[in-house]
Amino acid sequence: MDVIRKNKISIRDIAKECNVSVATVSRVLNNSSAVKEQTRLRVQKVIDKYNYKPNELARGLYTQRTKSIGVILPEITNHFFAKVFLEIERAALEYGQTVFLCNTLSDYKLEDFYTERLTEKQVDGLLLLGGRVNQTKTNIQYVNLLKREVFPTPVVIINGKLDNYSENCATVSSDEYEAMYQAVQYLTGLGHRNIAFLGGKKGIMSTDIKLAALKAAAKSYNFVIKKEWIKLSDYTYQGGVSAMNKLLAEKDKPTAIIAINDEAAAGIINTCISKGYRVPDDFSVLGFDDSFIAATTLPSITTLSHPYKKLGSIAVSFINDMINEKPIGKDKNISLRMSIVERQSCKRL
Amino acid sequence: MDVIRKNKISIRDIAKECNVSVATVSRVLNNSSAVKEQTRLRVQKVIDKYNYKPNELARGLYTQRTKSIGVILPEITNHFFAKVFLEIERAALEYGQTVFLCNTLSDYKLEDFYTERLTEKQVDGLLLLGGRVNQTKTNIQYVNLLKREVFPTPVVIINGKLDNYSENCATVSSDEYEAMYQAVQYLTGLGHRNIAFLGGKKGIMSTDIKLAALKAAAKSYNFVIKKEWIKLSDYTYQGGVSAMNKLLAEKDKPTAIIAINDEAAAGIINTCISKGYRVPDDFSVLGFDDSFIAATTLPSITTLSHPYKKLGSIAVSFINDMINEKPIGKDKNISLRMSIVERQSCKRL
DNA sequence: AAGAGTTTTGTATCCGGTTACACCTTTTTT
DNA sequence: AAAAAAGGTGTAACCGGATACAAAACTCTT
Repeated sequence: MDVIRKNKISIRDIAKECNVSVATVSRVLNNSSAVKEQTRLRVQKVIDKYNYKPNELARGLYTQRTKSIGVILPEITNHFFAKVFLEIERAALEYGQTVFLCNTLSDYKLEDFYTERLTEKQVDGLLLLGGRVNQTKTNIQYVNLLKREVFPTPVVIINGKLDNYSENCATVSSDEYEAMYQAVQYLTGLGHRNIAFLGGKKGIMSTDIKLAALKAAAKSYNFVIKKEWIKLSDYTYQGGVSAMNKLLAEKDKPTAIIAINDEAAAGIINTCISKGYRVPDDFSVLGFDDSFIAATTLPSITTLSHPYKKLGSIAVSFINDMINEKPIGKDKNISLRMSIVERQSCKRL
Repeated sequence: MDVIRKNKISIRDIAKECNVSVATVSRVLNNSSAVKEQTRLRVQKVIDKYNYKPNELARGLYTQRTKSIGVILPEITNHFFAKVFLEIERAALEYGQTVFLCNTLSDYKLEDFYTERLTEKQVDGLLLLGGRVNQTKTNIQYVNLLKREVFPTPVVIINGKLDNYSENCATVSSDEYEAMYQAVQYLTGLGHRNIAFLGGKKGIMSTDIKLAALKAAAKSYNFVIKKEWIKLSDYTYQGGVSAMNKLLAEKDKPTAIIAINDEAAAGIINTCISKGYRVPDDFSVLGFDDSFIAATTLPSITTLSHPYKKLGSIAVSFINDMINEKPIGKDKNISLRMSIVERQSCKRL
């Protein structure tokens, strides 16, 4: 079967109509070197007449720059990822880059697949968030593009880290460890010393970090986290519900609850209310992430917010430094402070 | 400044190492025509050895297919758009397509800008949702790519429509008019005849359609919608709050409330509860969209769900029909039925 | 073993841009 | 006014694939 060529108008057509060479048209398009004003105008006129836009494929083929970057994340329906993505796109726009979005649904095969796909599409860089890079102990296979010694595609990881080959990629993270300290400081400041931790999942980075930080903070503030007050489940609303139900089954009860994230916190709050407890009167509940849901529960959730804007803009600027082979140096692993957003779910004891 | 070429390994390198022509390597890559098994294996071996992946830019330049499609929408942080996007991507994957995501933040300039950008990037098709196409009366400028008589980029609009140039694009929509009929039938079935409508904004398609449908349905079911029970605001949680506050200021009160969407419904419910009313005992509240929030409020929201999966898969299949120049015929404007999801926010009178 | 038919492979061109380098003008310098 | 410098433009090669067409290498007849 013959390929049907949709010969759109090309630079050669423009050149012919202007009686100039393609080089001149190209110069006008890119403002790359001096063109006599008179010629410039003549060419521009024809460009406008046909509303001619250069083919970015052809351009990219020669320049080795596509001005496209790829973002790989688990699920864009998750509000956290959506917020980060929005900031990434906003930042990319400033660098003239457009972004591919790939959802892996936490399927490792899809992670690998998309990594390859985007590389074939010659993206200038790759941003990874969540997924395998959030697994504390997994040896990451899909980042074998980082192993390539020659001209690897620049990779930046947001809120995750790589144990192997990390020298080939930069990371930008929210400092969840420190954030947990803030959380504990805030709650102890309100008089709480009996604190539970609900939700999350062992082996996932943000859970492991938060738990470790919580234990360390407890030691600093001189109280203990009872084992039976730690109920892991997952990162969902339902996870919050089930963890809270387990907690309520204990005879000893805390006065404050730290949830792995806002979705779980919402589940926790609603479970309390359904069972006749009041929030924050009977339990103070603290969330993480500052998701959309945090502002829409009753009571609304006091939470630790990610520095979304910075997360996106720094990641994109890192990518561009790497693209332009500027050394990022030792600052290539940045940790950003999270900040508390006070709402209604926590109360002085 | 000299351009630095990152000469990655190319098809010519592979060909040389195998002592065959580039044509043969290309044939192996694409399984396009018979290659002697022995040769095939030899070539494949070298391909694997270098983990060689063909450059999609070069391929696309010749084939005039990028296997990329673009999605333009207002804001991915909006759960409705995120859900649709996820389905689009899933469907695109089956066609071997990867997708660019562009957020316009409802800025018309950005809509135009991205439309142009994506066209320059030679996307095989464009999917539009929300934004200007959701404005009932605006004359759409940015779809002037549809005006091109020769080889226009295929465009499919999801939940929107175009007044001009619509013959050049297909549409896939949720039938919100019929959905409102379902809503009214459901509420009247529960004995409600005093129904309010809160949220939304005049001039936006889904508001205008729903209002018109509500009035028509009221007529069919023989009741009237009081003017003072229609409080427009917007599509947000806060919009629900403010509309509900206005409604509560009226001395005459309805028994059921239809919200423009679930976010507004959440605001409405929380406002009721904050003011000492009970939902669904004092007010039944019905939402639209089946957003994430609908399952996480207390009470959870009974709502009309979009056919997300179909919305995405049909849109993508339309795009591909257009790409392959298959005539879509008169079915190119499809309207899909929404379905009610019963939760806890509505109750028999 | 020559000729016909089939299978496999190679050559050269194309896709649509960018740019090094050469060449031709024009302006400036002396 | 000639030489040097600067300015403007064109030619041709290149980026890395796909494929039409030609040619070579087989296989099968008779």
